[in-house]
Amino acid sequence: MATASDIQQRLEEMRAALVKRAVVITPKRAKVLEILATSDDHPNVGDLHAEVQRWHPSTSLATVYNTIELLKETGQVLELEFSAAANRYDGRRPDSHPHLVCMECQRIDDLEVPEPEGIFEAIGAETGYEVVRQRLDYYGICPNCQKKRESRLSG
Amino acid sequence: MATASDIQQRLEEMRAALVKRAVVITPKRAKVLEILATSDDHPNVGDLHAEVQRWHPSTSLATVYNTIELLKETGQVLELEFSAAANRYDGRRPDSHPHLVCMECQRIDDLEVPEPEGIFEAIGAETGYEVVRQRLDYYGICPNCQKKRESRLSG
DNA sequence: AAGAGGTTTTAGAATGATTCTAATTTGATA
DNA sequence: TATCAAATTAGAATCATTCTAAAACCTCTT
Repeated sequence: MATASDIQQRLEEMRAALVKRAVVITPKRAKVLEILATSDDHPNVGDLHAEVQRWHPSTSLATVYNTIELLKETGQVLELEFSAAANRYDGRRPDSHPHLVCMECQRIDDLEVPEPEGIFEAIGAETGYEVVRQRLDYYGICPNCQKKRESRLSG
Repeated sequence: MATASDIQQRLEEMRAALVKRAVVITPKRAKVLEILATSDDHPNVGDLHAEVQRWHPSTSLATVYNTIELLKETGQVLELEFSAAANRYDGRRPDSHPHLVCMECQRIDDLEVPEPEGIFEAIGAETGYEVVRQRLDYYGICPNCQKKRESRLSG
């Protein structure tokens, strides 16, 4: 579990990356960073926008997209792409790591699975590709949705 | 490498699945199946449409989407989702398996990596999820694009 | 206090893959 | 040949994302 100081540190990294990138950390951008650093539910752009608007009601979608773009460019957020739904974002762990995706409620959880050592190099040696990142997702039904199913069947 | 009889067999499986699903295998649908069974480059819908049109010029995009939907429902094609580009399809190996994706030219290659035995169950036991499939992609630069880069640098 | 010049933000338009819709065509069967 | 369901079509609708051009906002400088 992420402690308050973990989050603080993450937030600092993000801010530092944007400062280095020579862009202004405006209040709206700061709020996007804060939400990303604190959320563990992998929000999409709509979620972020709604939350930022609670503090800065005039915020447009474009600003959220723009901030995410900056974070992507600086490697400070992990984008989980979906074609049938909005992309989701992980600001707490911007390195590529496995996820569990619930096919019913779209919940996404981080998954702790150690990466085989030197796998990128091994694949590179075998295939000639220069591998730079991976994506690993397991799709299934989360515990909550399993319960709902059961009660639907028995009820 | 897939032999002629591998392909023939794959095609038979697809046709059988559609027959079981009680839909008519029209010439246009048959052509979509054939292309999917023979291509190893993971075509997108536009590619499939263009190729089918070479044989049946009146074919609409809707028919290609419709045929793919049927194949998806019967587990006869693997859909590789992308949010920034069209989805890609693997009809030769409809089970979920790892891919190499070139970030420059969008080439996609199959990758032979043995699945750790019982991984779905292990993850299920640890997380409570009921895991039904996975997606594993390695992103990088393919050998061709690496060469192009080098010649651009030296040229 | 005012103006200049750059960055940020905005609303709305444009894009592009995919899905939907309603009308037409096709093909098998009686 | 008439009937009827399934397949197909063109084009509209959808929806996340990107683009655009104008407006707002800062920070300096004078």
